[in-house]
Amino acid sequence: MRWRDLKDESCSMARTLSVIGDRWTLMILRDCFVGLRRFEQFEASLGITRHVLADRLKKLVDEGVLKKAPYREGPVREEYRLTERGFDLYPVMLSIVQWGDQHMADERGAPVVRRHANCGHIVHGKMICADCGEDLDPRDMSVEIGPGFAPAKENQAR
Amino acid sequence: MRWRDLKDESCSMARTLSVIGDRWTLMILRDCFVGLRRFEQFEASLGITRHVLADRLKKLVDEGVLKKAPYREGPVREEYRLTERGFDLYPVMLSIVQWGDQHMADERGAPVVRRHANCGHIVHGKMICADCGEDLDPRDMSVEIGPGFAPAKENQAR
DNA sequence: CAGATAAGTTCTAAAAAGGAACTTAACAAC
DNA sequence: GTTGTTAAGTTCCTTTTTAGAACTTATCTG
Repeated sequence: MRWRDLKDESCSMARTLSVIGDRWTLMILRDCFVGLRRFEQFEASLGITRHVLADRLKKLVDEGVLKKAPYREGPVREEYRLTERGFDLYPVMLSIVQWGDQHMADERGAPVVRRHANCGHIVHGKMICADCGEDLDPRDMSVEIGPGFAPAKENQAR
Repeated sequence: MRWRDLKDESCSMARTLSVIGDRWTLMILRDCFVGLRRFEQFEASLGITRHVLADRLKKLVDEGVLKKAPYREGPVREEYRLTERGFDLYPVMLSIVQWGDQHMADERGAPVVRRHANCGHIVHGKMICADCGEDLDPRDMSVEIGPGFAPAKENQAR
């Protein structure tokens, strides 16, 4: 299967990865969440090639994750800002960062931490079931076909 | 910057992505969470080339996310199973899937759902602050240097 | 008018991925 | 005891993507 065909899979994982599952895309989004907005800021921060950066930014704009906004007249300069759809990726970011803090940090601890304005504590996000409030363990889940399931191809055709 | 250098960045996001930030790796892990374990199962499920699959499985084993276990004597057949480190990626999976359910599904809804054994409900995971219990909003976070921060290169050298 | 800036684009070489066939090692069936 | 099958890879060759560096375009600054 080609990568671009993932968008058409009957799987939200595959569909999401068709948007953000790229080597550099999540790194660009990390920078967006830290407040970077301009082409050259991303370039300097990531050491990505300009070519790939331009391509990924375009894709993120096409997918509605970022939006372009001119910040200067004259020689039009655009900046890239997260849309609501982009902000909704925060749990993805945070869970990735937390896995890294837990499993990839040295004995000194996390390289970067986030402080929560509400409680003043260093943030430890945790995933709970919105219904019962329990911590989620993959071993407690059973997978079922959902309402939007399409049985491989047939239903576009006829 | 080359992709493989991400492991050395002082950022948990970059470090984690050096393990799972590959086009196919998260798709392989999705299959692991659904219970697939063998080379040919992954191949059939993903339509990935055998070459890339072999490479990604090896990397995941090297990183301690999967472990190989022989399931037959004679012609040794190995299967790949999640380690604890692998199971810890569940929040990452779930948050990615939920973004897809929310933003990439058609009007009929999610293609696949998960039921929670504890409460019997369809699972809607949510990220809360482990300290104050509030929902996490990126706009309530401030980023700070953590204990494991390394100021770009110098501290390996001397 | 000579830079400097910002955001790209173009070009070539190197690396990675796709696709199909080949390998290995044991068992099973004829 | 040759033929076939299964599982997990490798090999080989082609097509796509990336890396890296230079070039372009359209202003603003001194």
